[in-house]
Amino acid sequence: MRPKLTLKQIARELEVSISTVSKALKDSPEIGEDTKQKIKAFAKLYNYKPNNIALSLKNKKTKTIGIIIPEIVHHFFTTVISGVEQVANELGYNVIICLSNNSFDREVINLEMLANGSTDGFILSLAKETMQKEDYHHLLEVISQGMPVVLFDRVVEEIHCDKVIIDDVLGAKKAINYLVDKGRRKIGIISTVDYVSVGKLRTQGYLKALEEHGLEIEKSRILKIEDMDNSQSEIDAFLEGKDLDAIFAVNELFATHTIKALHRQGKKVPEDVSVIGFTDGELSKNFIPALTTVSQHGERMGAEAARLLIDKLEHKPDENESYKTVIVETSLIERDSTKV
Amino acid sequence: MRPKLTLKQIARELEVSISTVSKALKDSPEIGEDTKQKIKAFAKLYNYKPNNIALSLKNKKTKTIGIIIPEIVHHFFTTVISGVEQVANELGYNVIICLSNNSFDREVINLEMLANGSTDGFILSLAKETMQKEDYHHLLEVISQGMPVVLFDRVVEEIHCDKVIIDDVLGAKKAINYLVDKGRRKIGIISTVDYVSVGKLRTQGYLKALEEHGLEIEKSRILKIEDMDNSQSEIDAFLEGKDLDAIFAVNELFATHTIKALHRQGKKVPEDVSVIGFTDGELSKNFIPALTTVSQHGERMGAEAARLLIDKLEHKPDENESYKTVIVETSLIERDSTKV
DNA sequence: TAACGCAACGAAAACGTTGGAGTGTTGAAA
DNA sequence: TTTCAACACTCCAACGTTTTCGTTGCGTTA
Repeated sequence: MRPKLTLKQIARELEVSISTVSKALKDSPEIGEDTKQKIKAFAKLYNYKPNNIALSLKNKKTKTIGIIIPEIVHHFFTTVISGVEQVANELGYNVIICLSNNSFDREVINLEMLANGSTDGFILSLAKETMQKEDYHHLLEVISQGMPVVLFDRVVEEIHCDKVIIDDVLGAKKAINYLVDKGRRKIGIISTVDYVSVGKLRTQGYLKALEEHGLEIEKSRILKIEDMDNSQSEIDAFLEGKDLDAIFAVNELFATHTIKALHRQGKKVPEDVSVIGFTDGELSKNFIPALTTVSQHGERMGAEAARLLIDKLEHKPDENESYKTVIVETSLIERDSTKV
Repeated sequence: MRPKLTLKQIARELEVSISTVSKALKDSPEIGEDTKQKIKAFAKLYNYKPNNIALSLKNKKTKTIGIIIPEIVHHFFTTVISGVEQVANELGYNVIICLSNNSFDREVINLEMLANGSTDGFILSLAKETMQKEDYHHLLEVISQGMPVVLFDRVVEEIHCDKVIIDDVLGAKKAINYLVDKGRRKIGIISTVDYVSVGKLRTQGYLKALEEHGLEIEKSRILKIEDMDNSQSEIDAFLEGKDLDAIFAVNELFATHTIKALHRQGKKVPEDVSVIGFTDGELSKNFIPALTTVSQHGERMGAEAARLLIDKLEHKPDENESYKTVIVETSLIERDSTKV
């Protein structure tokens, strides 16, 4: 076992000072040509690589960005990560990923851990519990310390920082408009409780679109699911005996559960009822029928977030206290669950 | 913007030395009670947190483990990460995730980046390209520097380290045994080409199981898919006019494609043909019919890998050069696609 | 009263790196 | 001969911690 080579060891071996080695490797004109060559050759031979930790300490930069997400076993978040990773790597940054598991405490712990020098900035999507508690002191704290933060997907007005979101309202409207175009009129929605911002916004879009088409809004056509673990049975009960010709589900899982419930009740998709989901994952693509869905373009969101963050990191001197909110376009992907 | 508090600043503010502050915060008996209280109160008030980078440099430990995976937009890998994250967090470790995107070069770059002080050890699954090139010098290099490495899923004999794998052969045999138990005899397999080790091993299991049951092996019942992007049409063609009563697919996607193809040919699943997949993802759970599948227990694999790695990290003094290979049991999850 | 013990604290080195400020030796211009 | 620039280095401080080894001052003991 041969431990890592340091400047000091090279210096001792070649009988020069540490600074000489450092400068030689950086091609400084202060160092004579032959000494430079000798040092470089030695360094290459023994595969010298500077120690990142020491550099971080010195430069007060880690060239690492932290990303904290509620859960990783979730297609949307992985696509976001993928996007972040790509541009981060391109720009010479590393990515540390932590999971909050939707827990407020874990979010705080991870944030504090990473904030103590490990990363230069954050990209994060709030944990469900955090949004419920409406306690953002941990984020405000790191922001006040001068750490750039970019929020995505699950954002909140109280936190003053760059944000990357999709236009949930517009996305939902697109879905409803499409359904109306296809001649559907009795449109239901399967959403989440309102403190999950996306559920709230998509429901708003649903309501607005109906309004714009002059369709009446019936409360009985709106389901807000509380307990994610029991979504199937809640949907089953909700749909029982209801006369709808289209359903807009705010996520993939609700969409598939909806279709299963409809099947059980003897209805055909898309013939009797059209179903549209939100988020374009494996499930949507491969389900039978394949789901028409509003795609969030997670990868693009991640890329935007990374660009925003790194931009802040590299231009901090400006001290421009202006925060941007990038809205990534959604697009409707038409598949079998709405084909007439 | 209030920058991070350091020991030095506390010391200056309270007019004591840095060492006194450090010791007070660590509750050293060297420091007088009242001084201690004063310092602690101040530190708490201004929310002092030691700088991780400085600690890493001093202790030569980062309390961070790196994990490099071929792709993140893949359910199996995310479950592994989830498992790693859980035990790592429990044991006070952070996780850095990097993606190789199945590229040899990116794997090397990420590995070198993380090896220069950023992490204490690695958990990784080899990139496809790396396995094709059979070039493992980058890994051998970091191992020779004394960095513990744990390989999972896609492992290779040439690298001497801890490993976590599943018994693919046994997993496949379980699937076939189950089908035979259910009275199926004409069993086909949809696999990948042989250089993908899992495809090869699962095919071996299939063959062995048939043999053990005294069933003849017919080459016409074996499909090895080359082009992942065209798997659906290859499967369609393969199944055309074939008389099978069960099909074992080596992954989720092939399983769903198989079912779709069967539907198109007017066959019912599971009544006419049973279908079993491999890997338990969202797709398997939510497909109609829900897929019977061989679960790889990715989370458990991740947890095992993390435990193995951290064990090596914390007991390095022993210098026990023995490497373990943990085999995580597969289990058959029975769902609708095989129900008689 | 000198020696000693002890409590309470400070100085300094170390981790690996960088970069500005010195230092010594040459050779050439004044 | 003196002066000075250029060259080719080395020294040192700094980043934030921890920890070992002092160094005080004071009260006790012989």
